Amino acid sequence: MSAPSESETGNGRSNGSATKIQEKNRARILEAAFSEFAQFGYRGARIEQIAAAAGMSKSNLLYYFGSKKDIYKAVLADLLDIWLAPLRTLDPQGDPREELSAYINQKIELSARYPEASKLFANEVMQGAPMIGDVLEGSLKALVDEKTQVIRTWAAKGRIRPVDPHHLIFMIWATTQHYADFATQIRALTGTGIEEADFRKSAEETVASIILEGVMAKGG
Amino acid sequence: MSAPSESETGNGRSNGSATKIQEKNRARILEAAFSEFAQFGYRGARIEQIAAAAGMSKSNLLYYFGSKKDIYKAVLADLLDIWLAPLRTLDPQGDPREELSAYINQKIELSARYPEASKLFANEVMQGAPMIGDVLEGSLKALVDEKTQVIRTWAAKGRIRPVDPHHLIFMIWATTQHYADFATQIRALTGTGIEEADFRKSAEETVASIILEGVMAKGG
Amino acid sequence: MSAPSESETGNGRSNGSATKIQEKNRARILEAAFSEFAQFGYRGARIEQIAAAAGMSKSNLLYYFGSKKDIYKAVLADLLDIWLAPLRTLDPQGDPREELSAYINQKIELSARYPEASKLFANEVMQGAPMIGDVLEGSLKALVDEKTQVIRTWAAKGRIRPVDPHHLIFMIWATTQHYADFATQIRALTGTGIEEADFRKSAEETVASIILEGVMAKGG
Amino acid sequence: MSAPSESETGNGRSNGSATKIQEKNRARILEAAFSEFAQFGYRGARIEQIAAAAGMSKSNLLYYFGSKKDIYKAVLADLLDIWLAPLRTLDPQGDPREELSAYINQKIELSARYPEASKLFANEVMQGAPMIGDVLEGSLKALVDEKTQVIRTWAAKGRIRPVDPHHLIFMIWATTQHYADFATQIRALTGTGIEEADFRKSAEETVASIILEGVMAKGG
DNA sequence: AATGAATGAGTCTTCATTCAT
DNA sequence: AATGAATGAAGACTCATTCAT
Repeated sequence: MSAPSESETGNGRSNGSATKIQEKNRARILEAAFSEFAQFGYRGARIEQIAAAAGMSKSNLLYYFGSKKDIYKAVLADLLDIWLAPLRTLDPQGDPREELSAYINQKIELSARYPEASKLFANEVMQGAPMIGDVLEGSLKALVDEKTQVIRTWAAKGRIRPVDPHHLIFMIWATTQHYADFATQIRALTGTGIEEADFRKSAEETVASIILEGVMAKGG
Repeated sequence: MSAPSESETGNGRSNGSATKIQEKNRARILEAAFSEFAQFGYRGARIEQIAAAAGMSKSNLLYYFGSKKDIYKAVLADLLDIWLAPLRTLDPQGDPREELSAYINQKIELSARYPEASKLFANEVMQGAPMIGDVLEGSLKALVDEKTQVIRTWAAKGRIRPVDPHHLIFMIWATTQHYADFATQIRALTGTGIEEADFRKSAEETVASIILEGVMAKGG
Repeated sequence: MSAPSESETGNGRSNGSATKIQEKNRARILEAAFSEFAQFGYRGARIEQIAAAAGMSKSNLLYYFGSKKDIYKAVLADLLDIWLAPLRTLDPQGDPREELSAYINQKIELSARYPEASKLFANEVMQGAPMIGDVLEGSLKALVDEKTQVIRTWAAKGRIRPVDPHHLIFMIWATTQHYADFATQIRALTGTGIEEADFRKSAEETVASIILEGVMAKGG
Repeated sequence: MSAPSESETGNGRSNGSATKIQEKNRARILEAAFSEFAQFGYRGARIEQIAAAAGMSKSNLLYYFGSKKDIYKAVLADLLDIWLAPLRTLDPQGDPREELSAYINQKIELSARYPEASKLFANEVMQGAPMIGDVLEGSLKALVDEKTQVIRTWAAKGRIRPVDPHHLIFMIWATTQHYADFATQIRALTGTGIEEADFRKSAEETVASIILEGVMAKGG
């Protein structure tokens, strides 16, 4: 995970001017925490393992983030930045086929590059989104409201079939994230995974093709 | 969850002739365990909470299932029975449009009726399927291999477009299960959920329509 | 400390009908906790030491009282029962000299019998009464308001000199509790302590004599 | 607390010629430590909080005082200087009534000005005087022995009633220190405290009046 | 069949102290 | 003279599991 997060440190000395070593350590912690929380969820995650993965002592980790919850919050903040970016790029002025196709591909790339982020997000939501519930109901809803309107407009202009935009978005989310969240199952069934270029390419093609064909106006 | 499971109890008292009260308690435990494991995953689940939800003491629960892992195994066994059933019904002789449509609907119904089962499955797989990895690689793979062949045959006959059958199956799984696994997010964005009939109907229609349109041969 | 306390157990099974073993263990814990909290205050007290003094494992102690704070609360509840009893007996109808004399003696006896209770109370109040602040402002204030009125009535009738009743009460409290709270200093200076009968007798006589002479009307 | 203390620093840098800034910092630390130790006792006190109250980093505080115990020792040394001064002024040649009255007033003033000192002393003694036990048994005992003799002489001359001098001293200590140590309780019961002039005046008058009346020979 | 009692291995967190700069 | 970084020991609390009844 690379996106820096500027949340509080837990020790009272965060005065905005973080040292290089601080930045480095915080980044290493967040990266390690991502994997751990993604795999085991909040309760199941172990601070000690995060510290080990970050190459430091548990005490030192807690010197940077005062508590398990603090780490989790910081990780989620980073996550949302990454996770919601692609949807923002959906352009009302663009060609529906190209826009949707690009969006699908971006999401699959994201799943390939940040599989832990995907799992972490899934985990948090599956537990009822105790930490990011307000984000879902707030800024995410606003964003989705906006984009469903874009889709409705496309349909009104006859550029796509009139499908329920929410379900379309859910379908894209579900399908693309599936490659990260269910990677174990996919590997068991196909012997490969989204992190391998060939498979990613076939996934992108198939998914885009089905959804686009399914959504395009027959006459289009 | 009601399907009884005949896995081992852990204590030596299961002599085959289970009392009615025994059966009832085992069922209540499994039902409670389903929710708990589904929401929190294996590590995060708490025996005490399962016992409380099942209306009995922690000690008594452990009288029925000797350990946390035993409960988890029993729950997973039940889960797989339920979870894999619909795919088995996919009939090579049937009409692709009807078969796929029926399969999608069954999966959505399943998500609506057993949302915890869906989450539990997701959780287990996301953690690397430590418990059911062999099932995935064994009987599930066999089943999927068989059904991908069915789809390929349909394509070979020109009854559907030649899409990669694995990706098609993943898309159906992902999309339908999404309504259970991400219910919190869906409710935050739409104000409703798959357990409500209207929403379920619109989900089924939209999903089936997009996938079927996306998969059907243009000339078909 | 012997007074039983009926506060909650911390484990959720407290159904009112406590077993003998439960009662016994709870009593032993409270007794041990009294000493520990009295000597070291809340922060300084160590659960492990309480458990050791009570002759059980830390885990078992926490089976009875869910947290350090719970123990502390239970101990304080017991304490207040014991501590405030004597003042209640101050009888408006009685002879001031006898009433005050009896009250002083009771308080000195209390300090002799429950020196830890005295220290514990002192400790809590010295820290700002974070736990019993409301009791002080509530029931204790009500009780003291009542008794200051008694003293004022005595003065109005000319049975004692018109002294400020609050200060009189504080003087009695301070002086009598001093024998428990400052026992170490007293022993360093006199070689003995309030728990020894001779010393206790001389303390009672001297204190009572000075206060009574100091308070009685000259003509009386 | 302002009295400077010349106890050892713990680090080897104290070469006798302390900078102004050094002196100032040491004073600020001691002042902050006084409050902290007074409120929470030795174990309960937190170095970090002392540092914060003194407006410096924890590390810097430990640069001045090598360890928690060192700070505590320095604070106690200061304390004893302040705390035992008034008793030394008790003049055998003076008039008992005036001498005792002056002593009582001095002690009450002390409680008003240095409430933390009073609490700190109480705390240390209540824990068994682990740090100042030798002082109590040494110089304090010598001082008290001397002053009890003064009181006995007064009694022998018929200038006061023959009361046990130890108990008289304890009574004065207890009563006057009570206004500092139990300030929270006093405020809960009266709405005011010894730091307010009116209340202090009434305390001084009442306490002095009761003790003097109680101690003076009837004929005197 | 059921439960209260007890435990030990974790798990998070605090805190005095040391180190390097 | 001062501070940020780091640590290890200790402390509170959790939790699956065992024991006795």
